Amino acid sequence: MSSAGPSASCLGAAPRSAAQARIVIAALALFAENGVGGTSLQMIADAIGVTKAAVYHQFKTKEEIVVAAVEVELARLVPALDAAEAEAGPRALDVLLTQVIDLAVARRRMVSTLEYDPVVVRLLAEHEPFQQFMQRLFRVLIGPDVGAAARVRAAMISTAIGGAVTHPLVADLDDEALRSQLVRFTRQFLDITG
Amino acid sequence: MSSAGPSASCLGAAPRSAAQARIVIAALALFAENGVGGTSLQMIADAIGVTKAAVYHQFKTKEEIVVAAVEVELARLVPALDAAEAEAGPRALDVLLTQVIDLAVARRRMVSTLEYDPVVVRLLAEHEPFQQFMQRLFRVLIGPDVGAAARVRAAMISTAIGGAVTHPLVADLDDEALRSQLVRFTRQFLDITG
DNA sequence: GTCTATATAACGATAGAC
DNA sequence: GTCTATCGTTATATAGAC
Repeated sequence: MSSAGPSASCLGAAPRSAAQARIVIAALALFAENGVGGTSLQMIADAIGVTKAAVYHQFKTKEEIVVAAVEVELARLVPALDAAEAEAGPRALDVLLTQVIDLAVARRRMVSTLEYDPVVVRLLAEHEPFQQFMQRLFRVLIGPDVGAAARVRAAMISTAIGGAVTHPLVADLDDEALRSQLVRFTRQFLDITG
Repeated sequence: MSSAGPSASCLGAAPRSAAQARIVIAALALFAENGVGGTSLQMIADAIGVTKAAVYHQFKTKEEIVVAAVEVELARLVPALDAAEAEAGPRALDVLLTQVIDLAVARRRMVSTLEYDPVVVRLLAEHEPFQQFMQRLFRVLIGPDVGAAARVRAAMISTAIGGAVTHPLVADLDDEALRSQLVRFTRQFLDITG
């Protein structure tokens, strides 16, 4: 029956202990600034005011922290994806994109880590649950079409959103200004009349 | 008179010794795979079959290698930028974009390092010559407009190109297929009739 | 231009006390 | 859940011979 709930989100995103949550939050901020490879466990421990050993008590390895951090951020997309899949037809894409843009703008500093960091990219490609989640995402984005044009278009729009929110050119824009422009240009690019 | 030549490229891009060139080439490939923070001098030395000390003889610090690598890759854009600046009016943008796309496709594995690696991003923001070069680039891309819309659009199109060429969705496409789709969607997005 | 050898520091990770 | 202390490894960087 409701063993997986209505979303079947593919992501664990289990509610974690307070200590684990603090580590993940601190790690994400440091990953965004220094990259995953440039962030040490010492830096994470210092950021939350504990020792390395305390961090290792919560996560056995550094990779586990990276996985947890990516899970937490990707889980934010689950409601948007659920809503889009509930909405069949051309409206589904518009529902997904406006919510994805909202999230990307609100979390702009974390986006580049999730989308472009080589360590995370490798993780997304190797970790089964992440793969399935990304497939769900791109199925809504591309639709049934699997041609070169549809895939290039999907790659462009997903990286355009992710890249634009972190771009120095728009660093001074407030969230609402950035959001409205992104929605407008994204709809134009995808020929969505709204 | 011609002290800077016709391009005034802002970039040194000085022809380097063969030993330095080999280091930079190996470093770029490793940066693309592991990120700058995840690449050690030992890895670079191993890749070209010498010891760390030999690498340090060519570059005093790791940062110097990163600067040289970024310089070499950005210098590839100089001819395209020169050509675009020579071509006034709306044709300038089309000239720049088609050449930038050619380069991005040909160098796809290096693009994410240059555009998204946090170490490189910081370098681009702090290093004066890089700043000036990027300003030149975005002047052609944006034009005289400095409004929010123009800047969001420029950020989207530059990251859409850079992100699309490295995206897993299009990893199986050959250079020519990827190139032609990118040119088509980019023109459509920018309302260039060609 | 490359090597061996080394200094010094930081890395990921673990053991055991509290 | 956090600590001190430590292991083994790797990091950046240097000195000096060839």
